[in-house]
Amino acid sequence: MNNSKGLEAWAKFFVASTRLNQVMEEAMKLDGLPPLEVYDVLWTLERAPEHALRFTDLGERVLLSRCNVTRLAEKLENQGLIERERCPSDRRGVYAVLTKDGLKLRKDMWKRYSELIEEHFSSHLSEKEQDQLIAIMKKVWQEPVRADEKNGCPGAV
Amino acid sequence: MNNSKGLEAWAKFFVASTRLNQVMEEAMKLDGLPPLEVYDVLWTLERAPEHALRFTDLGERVLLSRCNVTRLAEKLENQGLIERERCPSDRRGVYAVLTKDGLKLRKDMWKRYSELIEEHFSSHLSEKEQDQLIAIMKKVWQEPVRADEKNGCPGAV
DNA sequence: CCTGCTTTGTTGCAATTGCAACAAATTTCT
DNA sequence: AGAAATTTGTTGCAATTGCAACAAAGCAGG
Repeated sequence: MNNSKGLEAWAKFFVASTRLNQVMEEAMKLDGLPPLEVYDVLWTLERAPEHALRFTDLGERVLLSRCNVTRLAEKLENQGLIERERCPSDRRGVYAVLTKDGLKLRKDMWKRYSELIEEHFSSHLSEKEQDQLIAIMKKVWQEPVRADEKNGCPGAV
Repeated sequence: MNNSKGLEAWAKFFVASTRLNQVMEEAMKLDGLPPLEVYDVLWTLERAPEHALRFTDLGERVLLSRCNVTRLAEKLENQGLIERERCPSDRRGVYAVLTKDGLKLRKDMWKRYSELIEEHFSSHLSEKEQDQLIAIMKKVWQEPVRADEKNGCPGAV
C-alpha cells in the first residue's frame, strides 16, 4: 500500500461523518423535528439578502437534496415556511422567500441541533483539536464565496 | 454565542464531507462505475469471514442504505455480484456471499475511488494533518469492534 | 407438547428521488 | 427584427426508499 495514511484518514472521515449524521437525523426525528434537509433550506434562505433566493441559486447553495428544489419548495410552501414570489425583472424567475414561521422553525431546530452537535461532537474535542479540524476542513473544501451572503451567526447547517 | 468554535468545526466538517461525497459520487458515475453504496456492501462482505454475512449483520455494518438490505441485495444478486445461501443452522437466516465478480468489481471501483480520494482529499493534507484528522475522528466516532472482522487493507469505504 | 414472545427476512404501499422532456422567457448573433 | 441557443422552473415517469404489516422459524417456560 502506497500512501495508506491518506486513505485511512479518508475512511475514518467518511465513516464518522456518515454515522454522526445518522445519529443526529434520528435524534431530530425522535423529537418530532423535520429532517436536516429542511434546516438546510431554511438556513440557506436566512443567510441570503432579504431572506430570498431564486430557485436556481437555492439549488446551487443548498447542501442536501440539490435536485427537485421545486418539489421540496412546494412542500415547504404548503407548510407555510416559505413563500413564492415571481421575479419582476425576469418573468421566468421565482423567488423563494422565508416566512416568519420558517424563521421560527429554523431557530427551534437549531436549538436542538446545536445541543446534538455539542453532545456527539464538540464535547469530545479540545479547543486545539477544534482549531486543527477547522484548518484541515478548509484545506479539503473551500465553499465558493458569494458576495451577498451573510455568515458567521449560528447554525451553519 | 457560546462555544461557537465547536459549532463552526461541525459546520465545516459537515459541509466538507457532504460536498466531497457529492464530488466523488459524481466522478464515479461519470466513469460508468456503480454508486458508493454498492462499494459499501461489497467491501463489507469482503472483510467478513468467508466473504459472507447474514442479512441482519450486513444491515448493521453497512454505512449507507441501512434499510432495504433485502432489495439492494436482490439487485446485486441479479448482477451476479453476490449470492444467497440459506443458513443451515437457522432456517430463517440467509447469507449474502460475495462472488468472484463481486470481488473484482470491488477492486475495480477501489482503483478509481482511491485516485479520487488522493486527488480531492489526501493530496491537500500534510502527513501531520492526516495524523491529526485520524486522531480527531477516532474521538468523535468509534466504530464498534467486531471480533471476526478483518480490517486494515485497502478501501475502508 | 403447547402457548406466547422474539428474531429474521420479505412484501405492499405511499412518499421521495433522479432524470429527461418540456414550455416559457430571455439572450445572442446575424 | 428574427432565428437559434440558453436559462429557468415544472412535470411525468420509473426507480428507490422508508415504514409498517406479515409469515416463518426459533426460543422460553409451563
